[in-house]
Amino acid sequence: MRWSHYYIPTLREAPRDAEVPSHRLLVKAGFIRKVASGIYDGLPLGLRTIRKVENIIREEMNRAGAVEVSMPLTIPADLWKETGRWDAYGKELLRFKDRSDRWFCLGPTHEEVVVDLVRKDVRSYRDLPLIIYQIGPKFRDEIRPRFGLMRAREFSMKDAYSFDVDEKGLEDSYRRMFDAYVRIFKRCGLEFQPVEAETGAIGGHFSHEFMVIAETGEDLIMYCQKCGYAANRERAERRRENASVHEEQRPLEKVHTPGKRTVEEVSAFLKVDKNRLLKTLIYKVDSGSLVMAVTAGLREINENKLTRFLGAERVELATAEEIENLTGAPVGFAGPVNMEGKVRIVCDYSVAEVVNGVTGANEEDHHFVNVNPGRDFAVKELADIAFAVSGDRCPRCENGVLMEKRGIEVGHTFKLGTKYSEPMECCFLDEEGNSRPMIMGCYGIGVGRTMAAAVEQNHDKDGIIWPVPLAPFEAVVILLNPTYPAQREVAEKVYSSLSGEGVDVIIDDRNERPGVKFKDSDLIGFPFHVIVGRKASEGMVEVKVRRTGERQDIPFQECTLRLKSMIENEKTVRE
RNA sequence: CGGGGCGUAGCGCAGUGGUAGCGCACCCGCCUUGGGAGCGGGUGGUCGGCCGUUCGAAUCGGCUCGCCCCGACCA
Repeated sequence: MRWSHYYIPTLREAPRDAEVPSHRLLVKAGFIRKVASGIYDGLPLGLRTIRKVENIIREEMNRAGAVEVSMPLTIPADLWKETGRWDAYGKELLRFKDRSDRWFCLGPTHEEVVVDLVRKDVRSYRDLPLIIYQIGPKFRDEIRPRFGLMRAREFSMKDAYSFDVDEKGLEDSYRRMFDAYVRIFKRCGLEFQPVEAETGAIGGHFSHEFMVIAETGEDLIMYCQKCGYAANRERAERRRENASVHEEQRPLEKVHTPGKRTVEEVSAFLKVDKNRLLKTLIYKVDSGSLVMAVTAGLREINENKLTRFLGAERVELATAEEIENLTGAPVGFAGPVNMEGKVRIVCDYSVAEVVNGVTGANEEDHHFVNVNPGRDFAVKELADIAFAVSGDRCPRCENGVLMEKRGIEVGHTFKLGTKYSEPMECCFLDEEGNSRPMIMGCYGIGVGRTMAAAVEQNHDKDGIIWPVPLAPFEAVVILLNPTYPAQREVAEKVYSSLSGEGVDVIIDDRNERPGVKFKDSDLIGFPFHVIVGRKASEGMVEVKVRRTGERQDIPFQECTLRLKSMIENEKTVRE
């Protein structure tokens, strides 16, 4: 490719609305342009990188035995009504009518469509297992699109769906997809980590997220260095601490705490450590009965964990009125003492560590001090219902300690079971001739988000540093001064030799000053730069490695061989 | 949806009531060619939109649209 004939509109200054590095750099370097909030044009460089991500995904999906199809972005409402998601999905689903007044939506995900496809044509256990995938646009009318491609409304996604005869088959398909994901992100040259995750609204009972590790990630990952356990903070479990506080229990006492409601206020007022407080939250379970959830002052209740522990569908904080009815005191003065028999009380592990603690007295402007769990209230249900934090004990190994880091979710794998196949009657006949719903899994990868994540993870003050497998061009030949025949000749030779050997190369043949060319190539982040300058007359060119800044003068004839081996080396997947 | 901020030339910005400006980019010429050069000359804006106040509005008031950030929310 010749730069002078190409379309790479780089900007000297990035638009003010771009804040995170990936957004700023992708716009500045001429990869994307915004059309509307969360909706982008892909410019030639951006498209090339997107295609590289897609091709890696495609190759690995095919290798794993998945088959590619294409499904429509526009989906008739009828299909979504079959699973109930037409009403359940919320405003993220963009709904509209066609000219004859029929309802449609833009697909945010394609379970309904793929199930409809499969149920029409697949009848026998002999046709299973089957894994179908596509790579294409999705639309989600996000509440708040942000960070450029990281959370866009229209975006490209690879979504795969597996169909099996039983759980065991699903295990196998899931494993195949999981392994394919590991290969995909390795091949992309990204530092990533699969973590255990919540299943969320798509349903199912088991899930992994693939996180690209980056400071700017929206997700928090808890992990154990010792055994490798890793989970989204939403999901991360922890092990109960060994009791360590040895302090004599003092007699229970009620004290006046006028207007002191929060952990902050009470601990400051009574001059006690925040973790001595027993924070008490009242939840409504499945819109019915109330539950009291107690945790140490500095802990936060994890509603996912609470929900799972209770075996409930959902929990929500009780209203002020409900709290007052239950405890007889306004919000801020609830506590587990004297509540036995009146409400179900669930204590977090951290409660067991508290000695001579403080709780609300279920009476306006009063707290109890010297509260001792077990003595002053029964601890019947002690569970892990709080968020794990750095320093907590690993749930999977004896002496491991949890640490945290940030990540960007680029892939997600789910086991769905029969959540969609049953209501949509996607069934097969088994060996005995019985009709059974297929067991499904679904597996997504955000293509644009993977590109953005790669930038988040690979940039410096000068611009992007593409991992070789994702670079729009693997190398750039920078012809410093096109008016010098010697330079031009060497540059052209190097360029055609590289393209002849299958290297993705672009030649910067613009009539620009050297400074502009250097800045642009650094900004765009081509992994290897071949600089053809003043030593061209002696047959020498300079090879620069973008990531390290390392430069070396070599005879131009050696250039192709040298670059090819460096590129191959970078593209090799290290197991 | 709650809170905050911003809409003036392609990008970044200045301009608090009196005829719309700067830097970069862009076009022409000269000059220059190893890190976004220099000089000279140019093109380009219904100041997001509508309504109002005023002799006069980018500027004041109301409404509206768009965009960004924080939160809530989210396969």
